[in-house]
Amino acid sequence: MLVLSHDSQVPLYTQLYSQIKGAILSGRFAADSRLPSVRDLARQHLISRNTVENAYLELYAEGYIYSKERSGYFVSPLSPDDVLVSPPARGAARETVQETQCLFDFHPARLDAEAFPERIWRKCLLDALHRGSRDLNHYSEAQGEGTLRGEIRKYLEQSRGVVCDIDQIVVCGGLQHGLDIVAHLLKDSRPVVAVEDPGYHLARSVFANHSLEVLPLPVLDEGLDLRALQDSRSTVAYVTPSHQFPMGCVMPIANRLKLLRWAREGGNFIIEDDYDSELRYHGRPIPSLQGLDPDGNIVYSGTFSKVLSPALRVSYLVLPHSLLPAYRRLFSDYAPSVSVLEQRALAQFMEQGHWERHVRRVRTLYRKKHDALLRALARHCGERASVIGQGAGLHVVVQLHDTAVKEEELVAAARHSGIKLFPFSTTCVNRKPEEGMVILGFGGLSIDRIEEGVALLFQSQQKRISAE
Amino acid sequence: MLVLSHDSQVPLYTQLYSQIKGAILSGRFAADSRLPSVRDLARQHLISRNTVENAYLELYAEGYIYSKERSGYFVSPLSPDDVLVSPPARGAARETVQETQCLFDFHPARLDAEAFPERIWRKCLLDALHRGSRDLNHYSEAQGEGTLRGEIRKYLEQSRGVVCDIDQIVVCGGLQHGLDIVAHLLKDSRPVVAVEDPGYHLARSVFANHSLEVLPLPVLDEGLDLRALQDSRSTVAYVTPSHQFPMGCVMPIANRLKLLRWAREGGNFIIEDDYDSELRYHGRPIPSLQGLDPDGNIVYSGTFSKVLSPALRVSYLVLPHSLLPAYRRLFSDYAPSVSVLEQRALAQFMEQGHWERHVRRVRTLYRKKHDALLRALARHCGERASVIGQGAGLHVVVQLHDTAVKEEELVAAARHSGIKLFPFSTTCVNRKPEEGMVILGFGGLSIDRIEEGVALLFQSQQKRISAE
DNA sequence: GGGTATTTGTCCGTATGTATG
DNA sequence: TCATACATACGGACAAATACC
Repeated sequence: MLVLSHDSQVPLYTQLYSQIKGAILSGRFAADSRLPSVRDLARQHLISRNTVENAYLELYAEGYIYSKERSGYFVSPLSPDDVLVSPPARGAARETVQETQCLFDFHPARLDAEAFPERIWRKCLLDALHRGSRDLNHYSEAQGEGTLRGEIRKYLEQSRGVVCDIDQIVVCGGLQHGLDIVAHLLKDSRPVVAVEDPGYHLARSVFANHSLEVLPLPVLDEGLDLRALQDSRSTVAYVTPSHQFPMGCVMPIANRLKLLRWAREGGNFIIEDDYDSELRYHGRPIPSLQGLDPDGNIVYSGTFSKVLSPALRVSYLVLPHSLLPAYRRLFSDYAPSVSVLEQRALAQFMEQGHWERHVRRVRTLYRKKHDALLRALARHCGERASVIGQGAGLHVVVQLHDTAVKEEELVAAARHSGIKLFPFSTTCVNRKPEEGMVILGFGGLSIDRIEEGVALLFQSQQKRISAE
Repeated sequence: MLVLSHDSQVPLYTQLYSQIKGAILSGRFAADSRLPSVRDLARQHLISRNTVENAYLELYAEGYIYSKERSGYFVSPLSPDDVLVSPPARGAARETVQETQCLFDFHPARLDAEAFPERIWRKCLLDALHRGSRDLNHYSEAQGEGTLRGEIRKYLEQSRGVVCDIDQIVVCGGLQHGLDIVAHLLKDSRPVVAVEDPGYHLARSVFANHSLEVLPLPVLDEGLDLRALQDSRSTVAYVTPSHQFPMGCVMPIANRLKLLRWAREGGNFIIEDDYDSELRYHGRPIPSLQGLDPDGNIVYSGTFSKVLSPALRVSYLVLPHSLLPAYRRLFSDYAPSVSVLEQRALAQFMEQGHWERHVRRVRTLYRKKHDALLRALARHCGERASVIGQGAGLHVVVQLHDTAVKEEELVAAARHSGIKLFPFSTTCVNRKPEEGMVILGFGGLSIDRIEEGVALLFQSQQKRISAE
């Protein structure tokens, strides 16, 4: 019945335990039936009684058996229907993922591999670890470390014209996490969320995941179509006014004021996603919408992902005062979701001026790439396409004049030559995807690779076209 | 009676030895009276039997005690004249640190300030930073770094009996974030979520925040009342089977199987919150519910917050296969919310065996505190209260026999003496809060502080009572 | 039916190996 | 290397329950 191996690594009493457990679960030991007495089992297997007893005690602790003093151990009644048939032993993990290697990745969210300020970050991390390791034992401030929020507030005020105090700032683990929170705050009013079309697909997902009604509205040359917004039933507008994704336009001040008025008069909310405002390559950065109406119903969202590293998972919200009560009610006893260590490192990084310096450095770096991309585009398809949305961010949109090109084929062909394209249609909902729209992200490629990649892309496309 | 200091330089067995010797010499232990058995003393102080035995052997060697084989140790009869009157000099004087702000925080979520393995963690962090800084530029795997998930899988399989592959594991930023995800996955079915009452209030908040219908069900001696569950309309059950919060009971196997059956037959879901399974102070850790039915509808949730540091914000879910499609649909293009750097550091921490070692170390540490708390309780209110849910975790529940005590007053009075109590009623919903229930968390206090705090707490309470 | 021998859970002390620092 | 502590194994002593005469 029971088989014990004395040579096994697993202790005798554990072997006994698991075999008896198995017998009980599989029903071979009926409910309330007596188990062999401690002595019997010990004799039978030529082991100590205490060894058996240890096994029994373990089973007892987990409720498999019960004991009647001086009478015996008995199987706990497990209703037979409860008992599972097969206690399966699944094998080890499936080995996964062989990514086809792609040489030119034009995904708009790729960043420069060298740009991360490794040395300085290490120093900040170590300082944070050293200074604060005594403090790592309690759960910290729910909205994020005070020092970090202070630094964020200073930065936002100076560089983005955002007006707020630190109580309005919530540190969170990425844009999507921030939008999750916002969706929660707003959902009670059963909002209708107007989103840009084309627009940031991941933001749409968040709202949709929260079962909010999402209403895609067209994007004009000047950003979200405000006429359409006013005519709609929307109560919330998610916008990227400083640098529309993906089209790259800036919402002019007239539209901004109109948008603010829409919010104010209708009691509506604006979610301002300022995802890459640091990256403007000429002129001053566009001041934020929030700064125009600091007391309005505006949720401002920013991130460290683009400039510092997406691997850090730190972003932040600035909530309007009107949402603070709801925030406190819902989230006051949520723990923060960003590592305190990294929050402190980041606070120090900013406090010591590394952030400002790094922003400048990165801006120069990407401007060069941006320029290289434009040069390459001019050279390799200057006639056949026009560029939309240059001058900021980490990508541009290329509008091919030959509108007969199917996106799927384009992407597939590019893939074939080792080029990864992010399909424009991903950003669209209702708007029927214009044929010949191509998003080219340049953050992750070196200047040389940008040149090569563009050449390859339009060379192959040329071939494809001329083959027809 | 006997007091052991675990922080002391002097070995445990030596402390035992000298205290027993003192008791014998001073006549507090009568001649020929039996000493506590090796097992009893070991259990009582939660130390190994061998440690006690070493002390006894020393006493035996010096003739203070004799042993009757298989019967016990007994005090040697010493002629009274031989006994010295003055006990020997006490060791180094206790430093009487007069802390101005003497706050005793008995919150159950506090952890030891010194427990964080700073040096090793720094090394892992730096390695991760160094090796991976080239990789920090793109957004990483949505469910978490593969290496980390691999290590988690291995650990769960070995230590918790959880059966899964790494595709089922989702790394997230804390229990609440994990439950957020689960709530999303389940919400389409408009679930009714049964929760334990009393139970973990923060979990309830998450479900409520997602507008799920929350149904508090009573907790019996063996955990969630399954009869009530079956009679309810619930379609999801959130449970803490390995160590119910806050009552500390373990769900016996019969109930586990019944619960599994409830899920299987009704197509219902179980959320198994295994928040502190690492911290069991005697016997083996209770195997997980998930391992009993790996193909069932069980979401398993675990965390690194308790054992490593809550400041890290890393936890994980194991999703059942049935939820994977929904997860992919909703979250496949969410970025992960935990810093890639820390994920990698953690993966290395586990890979190199630091995690296992650290778990052991921490378990010992908290066991000592747990033991100290029980001793202090026995000394200061042994008659007036009984302890519930000891033997695991970071808190116990004290049931005061004087049930006329109002919780508010108790908490206020404690607060007045510099003691922070976490109100039991916080964990309750419908269940009318039993008067006289007190949750005492011992994680964040040193052994000395535990002793002082308990003394202070019950001293002040005594005064309060006698004043009436 | 009442005494008795046996069985049984439960307690006891003990020996050895091993992990840790 | 060595001290310390724990895990895993061991067999004996005892009293209550049980079976048997």
